[in-house]
Amino acid sequence: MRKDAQQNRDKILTTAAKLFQARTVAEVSMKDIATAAEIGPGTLYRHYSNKNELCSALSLKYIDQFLSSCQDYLRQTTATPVAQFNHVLTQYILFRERRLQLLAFVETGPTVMDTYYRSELYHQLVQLFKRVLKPVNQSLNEVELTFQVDMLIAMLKSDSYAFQRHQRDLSQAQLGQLISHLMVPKD
Amino acid sequence: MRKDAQQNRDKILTTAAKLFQARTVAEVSMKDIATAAEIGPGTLYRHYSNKNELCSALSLKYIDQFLSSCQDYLRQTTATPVAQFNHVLTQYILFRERRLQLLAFVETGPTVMDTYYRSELYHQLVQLFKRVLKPVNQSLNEVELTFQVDMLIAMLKSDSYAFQRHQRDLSQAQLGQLISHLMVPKD
DNA sequence: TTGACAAACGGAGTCGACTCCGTTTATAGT
DNA sequence: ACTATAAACGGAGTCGACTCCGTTTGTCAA
Repeated sequence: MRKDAQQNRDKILTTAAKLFQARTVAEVSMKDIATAAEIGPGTLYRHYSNKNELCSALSLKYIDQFLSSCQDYLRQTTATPVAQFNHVLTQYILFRERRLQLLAFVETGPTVMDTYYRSELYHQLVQLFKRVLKPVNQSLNEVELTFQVDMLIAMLKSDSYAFQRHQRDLSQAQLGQLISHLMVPKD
Repeated sequence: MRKDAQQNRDKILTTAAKLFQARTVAEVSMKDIATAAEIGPGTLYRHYSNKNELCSALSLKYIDQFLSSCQDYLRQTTATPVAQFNHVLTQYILFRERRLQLLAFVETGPTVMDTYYRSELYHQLVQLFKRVLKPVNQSLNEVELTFQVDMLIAMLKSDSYAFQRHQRDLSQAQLGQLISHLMVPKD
């Protein structure tokens, strides 16, 4: 890749992140991003073939940070398996709350399947949860373990999460407890 | 409501349903629907304030049919609670598969929360699952019961379902079994 | 250093969702 | 039947996502 192209690629992401702080993702147009990054719309679209892919790339950066912080935690903790699971779950909920807008936009895009769920980092997120869930419920086989993790993640996707928070009137903590309660076998 | 208005309202839905059989939901533009229904775009939008709401209304019609057929089943069945739960679950998966496109479109819209999840019929869907899950796991309290049903529904939403089918390579039946296995307590 | 060319750029243009507003029409009260 | 009027209608117009293609530029081999 040419040097100028790489610079533009980076600049687009940082510019978008900046704009998303001031206005909602939906409010910021691709033209706004192009203008702020001092490039033409064509250039923007060559790097990220649509708004979703751009947001997806940004999300993956944040997920990367989240994964790192969890891995640091797991490296140094001496807590019980259940406590470890609950910690990661709680942190994940907090992380999602922080990036609510962006994640919601990404998850409701038509190309999510390609740019997001197939990504290496998403796979690592699944691995992280499998790693902390496995010691908590050792009776699960591989397929069941994966399935429960997928279900946990599905339940915390923007729509479902919003539904629980605002229609079911659950707090972040209550939601975490219900998930934990379902997945941690009662001896 | 004026008689002509009611006629147009109905005609829009039937016309849209017809067009969605020939082409994908995304391919059919609102203008196409308006033209086919022999009305102006303005009229279309007065009845359904956006494409999502229109699709939502159509989905709810189908959900209504699904609910009726399940209620018929429950009225006449003598199967065990577990078998009843599995039956409804299987039928729901089949129903969703049949309306995949439409439901996917509805569920990825920005206004889903208002026009879909808050609707009476969606609430009835939750009630249906609660009704068949409750006898299967009587140790659940009301909140837990609702939560598990919400989770079941979340897992079968278009994105999560597609992920399970195409990334995890699960069949409809396998998916149903995994859900059943998680929700039906092993004596 | 230079020149060939693939890669990158920019912006005008397309297409579809959605809005606005002047015109038409069903209907209710006389 | 007639008219007043609120409701409904239609389509031109706006806005934003995304595409296309003629122009510019970085880079590498000579």
